[in-house]
Amino acid sequence: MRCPFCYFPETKVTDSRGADEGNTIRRRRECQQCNKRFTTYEMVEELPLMVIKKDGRRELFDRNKLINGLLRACEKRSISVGVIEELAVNVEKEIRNTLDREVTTQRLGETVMHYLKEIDQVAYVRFASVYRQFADIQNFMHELEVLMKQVSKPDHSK
Amino acid sequence: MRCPFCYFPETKVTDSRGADEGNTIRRRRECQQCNKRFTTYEMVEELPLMVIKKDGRRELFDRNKLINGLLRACEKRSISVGVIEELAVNVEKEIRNTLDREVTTQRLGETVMHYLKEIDQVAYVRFASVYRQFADIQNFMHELEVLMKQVSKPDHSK
DNA sequence: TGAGTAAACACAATATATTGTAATGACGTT
DNA sequence: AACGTCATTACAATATATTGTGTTTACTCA
Repeated sequence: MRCPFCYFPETKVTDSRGADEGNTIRRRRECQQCNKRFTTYEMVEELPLMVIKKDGRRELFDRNKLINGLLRACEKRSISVGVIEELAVNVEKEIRNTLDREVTTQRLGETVMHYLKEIDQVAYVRFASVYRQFADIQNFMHELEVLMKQVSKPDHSK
Repeated sequence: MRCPFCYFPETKVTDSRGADEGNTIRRRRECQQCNKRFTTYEMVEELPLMVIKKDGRRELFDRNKLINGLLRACEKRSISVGVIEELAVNVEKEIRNTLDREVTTQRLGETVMHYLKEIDQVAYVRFASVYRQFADIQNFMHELEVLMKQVSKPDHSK
């Protein structure tokens, strides 16, 4: 590993610890030439994930964007940011586990809804109304009725 | 290092090579439980880089945002995602190499344009029209004329 | 301001990664 | 179709990283 200060190619590890619940390794290294120290992280390679929009345009999947969309859907719903972040992480994991490198906004939205339904029904309908773009009021009412039948389900917000 | 597939905490290195001119180390690892293999990269910790917008607001530099902007500029131009990512990586490297922890959107945009000009002229003009926000048609035409003089240059799109 | 968390530092015993060499497969280019 | 490049795989000898324990400092939050 090359020294980021003097660009000498050899550096030695002085310390090495798991981080981020074991998902990464943090190392301290020392340059053999200038003796300066620096920190490195080893982490799993992330393949770029493209999102295909309805009009065919592609863009890079962006976790923050997803979280922001969820925050909007969950506004005033007393769902903690932590729960929302966890939801986003779960969705991203599920999508990435398919090994496809592309996903349509539709499938992305449906995956989100699948999880969101279990957490907060109002947020679910808000999100659905944006992602599904209900063709008409009938569809929307139908969705609402399906929801009403689940009133007994517990609230998972932390 | 935890397995990204089964989340078992112990994995072993099966191979380890320098990459990116020695700036990173690429390792192949194998899970002790499910025996699946995956790739990891060890790289120097990145200091947060602030982008200063025209109105003075600061925000964290976001690589995905840059790539998405480039994807938009390169729409329908038959430039592969790989080339765009490489461009973004080069821009980020150049900016980070200055050792400043802040960069104006202007300088960021100009760095992008510098590279983009070499790759695709149409994309360059699209990007320029957004980033430079040409004050008037005269400026835009001037930029176009400069471009026209380079018609002889080869097309670098892969 | 005091508690809690995380990064940095040191040291020593043990386990594991690194490196060269070489062959194969995938991909993009000519 | 042939070529170059690069990721992947394998194997073996050697060098180096890892892990526990413990201390110090810095920063955030109550």
